[in-house]
Amino acid sequence: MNIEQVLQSKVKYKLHESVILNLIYSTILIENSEESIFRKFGITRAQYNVLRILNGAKGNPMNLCDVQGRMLKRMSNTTRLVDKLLAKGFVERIICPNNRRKVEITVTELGINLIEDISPVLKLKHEDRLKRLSQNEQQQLVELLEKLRT
Amino acid sequence: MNIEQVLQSKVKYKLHESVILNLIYSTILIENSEESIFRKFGITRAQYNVLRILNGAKGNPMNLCDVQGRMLKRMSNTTRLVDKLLAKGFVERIICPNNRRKVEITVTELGINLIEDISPVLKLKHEDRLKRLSQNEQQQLVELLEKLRT
DNA sequence: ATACTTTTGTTGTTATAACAAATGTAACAC
DNA sequence: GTGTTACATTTGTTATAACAACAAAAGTAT
Repeated sequence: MNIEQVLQSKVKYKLHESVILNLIYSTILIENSEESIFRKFGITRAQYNVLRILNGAKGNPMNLCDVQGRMLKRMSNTTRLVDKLLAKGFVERIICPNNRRKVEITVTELGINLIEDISPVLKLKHEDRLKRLSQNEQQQLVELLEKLRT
Repeated sequence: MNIEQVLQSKVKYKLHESVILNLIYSTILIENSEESIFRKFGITRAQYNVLRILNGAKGNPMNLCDVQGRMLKRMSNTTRLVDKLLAKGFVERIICPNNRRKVEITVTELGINLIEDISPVLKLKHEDRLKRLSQNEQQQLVELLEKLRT
């Protein structure tokens, strides 16, 4: 389905418009399909991303601004995101001893387990969608997107 | 910048992961740059999209589910989105005379003006980003995204 | 020491989104 | 006609996001 069909548009979009709409719409599709997985595991996309970042630190504590710097979508209130994860027992948070402005956030055993449960499910879902493109096409797509951002 | 650099990841992502992350991140960049425009004009992305759809109907009234069907991102409460537009005078809403379950929503003169003010600004912003890709590359990108959705 | 600036994170407020249930209406079966 | 079902939209509630103001600690200069 081209984007005009998706949006039931009677007029054909100009190329630049089409690129933007295709990009946004495709992302929404992917995010929607991820959403159902996150929900099944009782967290939100934003929470998952924080958890994934902390997990990437291999159990080493991170402070808030480190986490923020690695988030796909920068959030204005990461504090409360961490609050939620804390309440569910997925992370720990202590005040950094040598710099008391900072906090040290660490993923817990429970959090690691969650990530390890979700990741393969997400992976499957992604692979299922991406099997429509050859390896070569996937590589091309990545390169075009990188170029778009440059 | 490749996506590993963007997310300060020490490990290289697998191709399928990279595609997904590139897609989401590129879209976030575009949405962020649009956001500042929408804000300048005092509406949100969601409100703009509704308005754009109504404008596409060339002044003909649409009912709520028609509008929902054409939205990039389906929203659970389009009613309140229309409420906001109504309050700002950008649309009118009456109960459909021949089927009183439905409403007829129409863009006003004021709403049309707003769209006509915003569109060229958005277009410029998009073109500015897309000039990094040749026409051919843009076409390729669209085709890859379409294939991804099939 | 003291005052000024920057960094880091929290909190209050308001707006918006998501979800579920409710309302009002039409269409249909009998 | 009456009851049932499906449809279109609204409303209540709760959760989350955005924004701005704030506070504490650290760094820096005087």
